[in-house]
Amino acid sequence: MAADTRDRIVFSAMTLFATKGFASTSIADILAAANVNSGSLYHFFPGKQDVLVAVLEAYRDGIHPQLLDPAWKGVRDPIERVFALLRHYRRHLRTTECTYGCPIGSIALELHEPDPAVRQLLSANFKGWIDAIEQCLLDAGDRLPADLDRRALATLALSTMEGGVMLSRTDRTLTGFDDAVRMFRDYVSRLEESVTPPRRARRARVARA
Amino acid sequence: MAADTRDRIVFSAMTLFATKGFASTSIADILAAANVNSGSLYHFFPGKQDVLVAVLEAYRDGIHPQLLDPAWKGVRDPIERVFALLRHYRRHLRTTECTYGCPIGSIALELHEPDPAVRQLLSANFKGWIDAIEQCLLDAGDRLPADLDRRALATLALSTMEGGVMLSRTDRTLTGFDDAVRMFRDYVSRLEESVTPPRRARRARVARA
DNA sequence: GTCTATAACCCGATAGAC
DNA sequence: GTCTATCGGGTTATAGAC
Repeated sequence: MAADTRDRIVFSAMTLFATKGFASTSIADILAAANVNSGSLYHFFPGKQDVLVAVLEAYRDGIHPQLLDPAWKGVRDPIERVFALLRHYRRHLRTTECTYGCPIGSIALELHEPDPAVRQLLSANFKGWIDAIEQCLLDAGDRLPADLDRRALATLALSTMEGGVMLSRTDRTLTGFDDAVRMFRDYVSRLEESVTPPRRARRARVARA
Repeated sequence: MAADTRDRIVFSAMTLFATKGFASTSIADILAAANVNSGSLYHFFPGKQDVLVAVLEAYRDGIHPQLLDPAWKGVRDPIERVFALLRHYRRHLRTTECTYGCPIGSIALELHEPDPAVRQLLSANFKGWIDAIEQCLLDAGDRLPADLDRRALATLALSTMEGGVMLSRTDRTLTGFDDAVRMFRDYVSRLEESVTPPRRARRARVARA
């Protein structure tokens, strides 16, 4: 089956790149994991680089179904969604004993001179993430200051996650991630409080509005 | 000269690892850059991995003379030092057209299963950075809330930088870095204001104290 | 300590039958 | 589209003279 084989290659490569990195994953690794022969892979892809392109396209196209929908399941409040997404990464770190973090970030820092297609796709992946969080912050409406740069705050959210993942992966402890996220949450709380000085049950009331 | 040769190897490797990454730098690259022969390198180092260890030790030992002292030249105010360090990374990005960021972060995310010595040194490098910023925040004394977790805030500073570098390197634009840092600065400003409501010339007076 | 030469291996990619 | 076999080149590391 043609489509199936291609998908198996992309999926196997996605997993391997996330686990071992791009350079450290050999074509032979991908072939073994996908149970495919060399000829088939090179039938679908001109080379290894193009497999990476397909993987990054899969991440980009899968951001809603694969990442956001699961992370936001049962979470409606837009600001809570921001932290639900961060919690999703935390869960990922925890279940892998702090070895896997964000695959896009890892590839972004691993490749120092990516070809244009790869770089653009990495960029598109980050953009999709920031767009989604920016939308949450826009949906938060007047719970946040009117003059707040919501895209910049979404960018800080991504930085918090990526930096936290970097630290936690290095230390094999959740401390770095948790510290960064806790401070980010404190910042967002202060932004909320700057609009509406804290009163009991305020959040619930606004959320219902 | 023995020491000289070893130093040349370490310095060349440091530059190459930062520029091309660890995996993409071959021993031959290091030999050419350091103007050294294979036999000399293997006289000093058992293997490539050990060169990386030496490079990471050099970064760790050089954090004050090589990184902080230059970044903090002429900056005394402890809180301004935090942002002076971030500005230092911005300058680095700008002068390399957003291609070089933090070498430690790049290596940390490139290596997925680093041997213990390497991982510990990466950890030590991050720790040195966070320690330095934490000390700034401690030196800020009562300009920041008494119950503020200053180490966690220093961790968020590192995350801001690393995440910002990741975005800027990917987009080849300073926007991501600037957005993240601007929001982080806003957070710190709000922390200061929460202690001392803003009055004109307040910062200058406190800085002089 | 430094030099040259090269071993031993693995990699990405290709060839060509089916 | 899939299979097997293999090429050509680059990699880390070693051997051994000086």
